[in-house]
Amino acid sequence: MSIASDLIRGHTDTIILAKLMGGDNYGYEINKSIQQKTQGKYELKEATLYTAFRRLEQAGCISSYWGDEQTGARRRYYSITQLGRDTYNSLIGDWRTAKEMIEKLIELEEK
Amino acid sequence: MSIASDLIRGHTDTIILAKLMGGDNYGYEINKSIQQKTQGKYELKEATLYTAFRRLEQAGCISSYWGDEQTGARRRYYSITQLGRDTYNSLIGDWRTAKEMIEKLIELEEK
DNA sequence: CAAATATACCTTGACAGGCGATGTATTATG
DNA sequence: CATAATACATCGCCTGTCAAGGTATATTTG
Repeated sequence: MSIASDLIRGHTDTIILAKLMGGDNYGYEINKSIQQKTQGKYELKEATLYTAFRRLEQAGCISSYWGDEQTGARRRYYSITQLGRDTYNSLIGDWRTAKEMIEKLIELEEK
Repeated sequence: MSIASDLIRGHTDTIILAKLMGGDNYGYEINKSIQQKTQGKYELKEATLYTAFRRLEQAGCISSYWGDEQTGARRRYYSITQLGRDTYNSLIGDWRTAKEMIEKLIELEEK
């Protein structure tokens, strides 16, 4: 893998919520769009993705329903809830804080 | 805890290596300086810190020696190796890549 | 038309890193 | 002299990631 997934760890939920802020969507599509956006440098592994869906649904951040496709494989669509939106905003704040902190901590300091 | 530790996960090694790039140092001091730099918003827990030292030493990124304090508690000093320096540079690169990717993935996109 | 590929979902079990809890020993301080 | 600070260390739990495996349908291709 090109980039250590530990660096992304903890952002999975935020990534999913961000995607759902733009409208209902289903797992396979979400994953594909992530790969596209990062030019294949990163992808959520399926197991990770579906684990995250369970986690987020249990937490009340998203809800799900089956699509009524007439053709092709069935799709489970996810919808972000109000709690999900609030959580997203909060996670974005966390990211900004963490980013600054990390930057401060890993850059070389001139004495 | 103020910030989810998963956001920091994967940066522990980089933070330690960064600190040691500035010269030999010992665990307690390193931890204190992290707390100071982040105004207490973040601290490496001791267990995390010492686990990381073991990991980094095993990987050949750092080496250690006991200080010869005449007074006070004994200190185990850590020194960064050439491999450690290379690793640090590589990790910094990873961070920049990851940062961009995360930014791209968690921001709201306007359609 | 059979085989391969793409779409789409899901679960299990192993693994690794973070960390709470707990322990040791020494020195400084009120 | 008790408490806090300095300084190190380990054990076992928890959580998130993911390789591996599975299901089912639709489309493409040789």
